[in-house]
Order: sequence, then C-alpha cells, then structure tokens
Amino acid sequence: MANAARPVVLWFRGDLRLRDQGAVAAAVATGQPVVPLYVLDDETPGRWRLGGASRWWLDGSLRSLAADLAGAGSQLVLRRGETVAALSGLVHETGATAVFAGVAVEPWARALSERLETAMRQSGVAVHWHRTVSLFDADAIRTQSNGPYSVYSPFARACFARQPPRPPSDAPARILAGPDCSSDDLNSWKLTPTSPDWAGGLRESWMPGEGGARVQLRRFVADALGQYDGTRNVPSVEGTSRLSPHLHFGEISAGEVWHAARGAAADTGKPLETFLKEVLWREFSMHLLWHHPRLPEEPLRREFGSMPFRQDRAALAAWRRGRTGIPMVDAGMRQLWQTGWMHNRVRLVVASFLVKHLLISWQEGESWFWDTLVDADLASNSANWQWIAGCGADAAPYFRVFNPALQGAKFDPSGDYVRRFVPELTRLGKQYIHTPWDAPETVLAEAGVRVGETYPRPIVGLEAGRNRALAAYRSLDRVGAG
DNA sequence: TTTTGAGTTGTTCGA
DNA sequence: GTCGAACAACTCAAA
Repeated sequence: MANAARPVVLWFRGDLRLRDQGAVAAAVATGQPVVPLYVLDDETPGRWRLGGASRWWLDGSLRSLAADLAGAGSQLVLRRGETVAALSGLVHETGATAVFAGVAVEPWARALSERLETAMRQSGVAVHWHRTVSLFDADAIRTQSNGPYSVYSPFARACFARQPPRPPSDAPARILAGPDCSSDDLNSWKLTPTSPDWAGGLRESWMPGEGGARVQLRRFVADALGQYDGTRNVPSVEGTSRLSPHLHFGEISAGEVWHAARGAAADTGKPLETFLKEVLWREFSMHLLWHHPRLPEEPLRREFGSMPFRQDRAALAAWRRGRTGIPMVDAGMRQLWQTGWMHNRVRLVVASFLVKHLLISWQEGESWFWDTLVDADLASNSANWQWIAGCGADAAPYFRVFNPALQGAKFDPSGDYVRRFVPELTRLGKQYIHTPWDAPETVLAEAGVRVGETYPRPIVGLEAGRNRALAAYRSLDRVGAG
C-alpha cells in the first residue's frame, strides 16, 4: 500500500463537531484518507463514567456528527471498550499512520492520553494533539510568578489581556473516505432510556448536535444577549444562553461563542462583558481542574476536610426529588429531573440549601448533578460545588448562606418559575408562593394546598438550618490552612 | 522582599 | 421602608 493512501485516525472525544475543530482540520490537511472514530469507554473514567442524562445527549450528538460526516463523504466509526485498545485495534486494521485528537482536561482523560501516546509510539504512529475544548492552551494562562491562578478576577483579566481567540474556521466540505471498517450500531449502545422512558422532557427541551448548537447560539445572540445583565438571573425567562450542554460535548467551540457574542453585541457593552465573563468561568474551572486533579474528590482548601457533614438519606432523597417543602428548591430540582438542566441562579440556591441548610456534603450534590445534568462537566461541576460549599477557589465566605425564600422573592417575584415545576402550588398567589408554610389557612384552602399533605412541610426550618450551618463552619480549625 | 489592594452570585440586624 | 454595617480573617496577585 502506497503511503499516500494510508489513512489517519481522527479520534473525537469532547469535541463532537466539524466546524472550528483543530484536529478535524489537521487530519483533513494531511491529504490522506480519514477514519473518524468515537469510543464509548465506560472503564477508564471510573466513578466519572457518563451519567444517565449525558448518555441521552451523547446519543443525539453522535447521530448528528455521523450525519454531518456522511454529508462530507465520510463515515463515523463507533467502537466500545477501553480506549487505547480500541484505538490500537483500529490503527492496526487500517494501517493508519497517525492519530489526530483534542486535548482533554479530566485527570482520567489526561492519563489516557499519555497511555495512548506511549502505545502509539511503540507502533511508530504519531499522535497530534489540538486544543479543541478551551479558549486557551491549558498551561498558557499563568501568573507573573509562572504559577496557576486561584482567584477568578485576575485570571479573567489575564485572559482578556491575551490575543482574543481566532475567528472560527469552517468545517471541511469534503473528507476523504478511509477504508471500510466495522462499526458498532449506535442503537446497540442503548444510550437512551426505554423502560421507563424518562427522557420525554429532555427531548422537548433540547436539540443535541452541532446544528442544534448553532441554532441556539444564534437565538441567544439575537434575543437575549442585549438584556443579559438583567434577565440572566430570572429563571422564569430564557435569559441565559443555554449553551452549556452544547459546549460540554464540544458541538460548538468556545471561540465561536466568543466571536458571535462580540460581533453581534458591539454596542451592548455591559451585557457582553458579563456574558464573556461567564464563558471565562468555564475556562477558569478547566484551569483549576488542570492544576488540581483531585478537585472532583477533595476540598481545595484542606481545612474543610473535617467539615461535620451529616448522613441523612431521607433528606438527600427529598432534595433529589424536589420534595423538600421549599418551593424554590423543589422547582429547581424538578426542572433538573424533567429537563436535564437547571437555571444557573437556581443551581446556587439548591446547592447552598443542600450543603448548608441540610449540612450534606457537596460531593453528594456533585454526584447527583453528574447523573442528571445534560451539561455535566467534571471541571465546572466540581469547581462550582466547591465554590458554593466555601472550600473552593475564591470561595464565598462561610456565612454567605442563601435564603431560598428570599432568593425566590428576589428572582422569581411572580412565582411563575415555581408554578411551572411545582404544580401543587399553581393556584397559590405570589405573596406566599415562596413561603407556603406562612400562608393563612384560608389562603391555602382557596389554593387547594394542604401543607404536609398535597405539598411537603419544610424538611428543615430556614433559620434553624442556617444557624446549624454557621455553627458547623465555625467549628472548623482555620489554623494552618493548606 | 515587602506591601497593598482586592476578592461572582448574600443575609441579617439595627438605626 | 431603606441603608449601612457586621459577619473573619486570609490569601492571592501584582507592584
């Protein structure tokens, strides 16, 4: 076989797109046939294997990618099992001369990259890495003393001071087809639930895939970006970008999001800056995970390791299912359960409630989010849970305890968000929608609400829970941090 | 090396 | 009803 006819393998991981994807462009630029590959590896990630909602999303994303590849004259190969074995097998079968792939930030994925490189080197196959998920190279943003950042603001300043990301590059029009290879049938992976089929709400809410990502980006930039400052905190309004799952699966590049926002919002200075800072929070989370690989498991500030968290299975179950008796918390947890996503503001409220009012460890919340969020992302999930628990980078002071009733009154004053997800309270007016336990009997009767029967009594008093949390935090020994 | 200013997202209390 | 202070001290980043 002449060398020019030998193919290269294009390995997709958290970058399931053809547009503005460096590994795709580089593989095509070799002029050799390209064998695109996705590997479903449930062994390597350990406890961070894909959760249920993520699997549902992945199914749609892979169908979209396969269709787009077919449109370019190529065919996606699906393999299941340990990644290095799968890749080695494919390289051997096809006689590939090189592998092109994106750089990942998850610790297990980084270790995998190293093992792959070793294995390929022994076979004389080159591995070419490309930055496909972040705006900047993992090691590029550094303090003046050449260390990693652990405070967000200077990190963001450093990002803004750098060359902005390059304009997005187009998807290749044609991809030279490789040799025929065996591929799994995606249906055999059973990524979508059947009995029971709990994904109805997900199907209604989302369009996974590169096409869906671009539709969502255009919609956000046209409809919501101009008012982003005000409406992003109002959960009853679609004021946020809702791009998180698309970004997590790499269906759209962070650079393209950056450019689309800049281009469209030249005259909306403040909202644009606020939105770009949100994009940089994602970047900061990746930065933290890169430099602190234990971030998903251990508190960044070690003195929080002795936090007296409680084991309370009943309370944890009530939180998961949205049966705490606190409307704002229950609405958020039910939105998550039904749609695979929760509004950012409400994530803060439910997370603070779990960790502080219920005094249950942030790792429990992290695990539940991991299984139920379509945008579950190891870096963002762990960094944000640590932040709300007070043990992370740049964390909130311990006495900052969100009051879910007050947060509801402030950001969902009409109660529309609560009523959408907590139908038991549909007929309750806005005066008591966030505090039904305070409502007079006549008001409750009129609304058809019986606290303790049709809707739970609060599983913890807001003031009692707050005081218990403050006492627990005060008990920590802050001497000798780190 | 030392110093200085700054640090996502809040709540409560008392004047 | 509104407003400022208190809630703690500590660590980071940069000059």
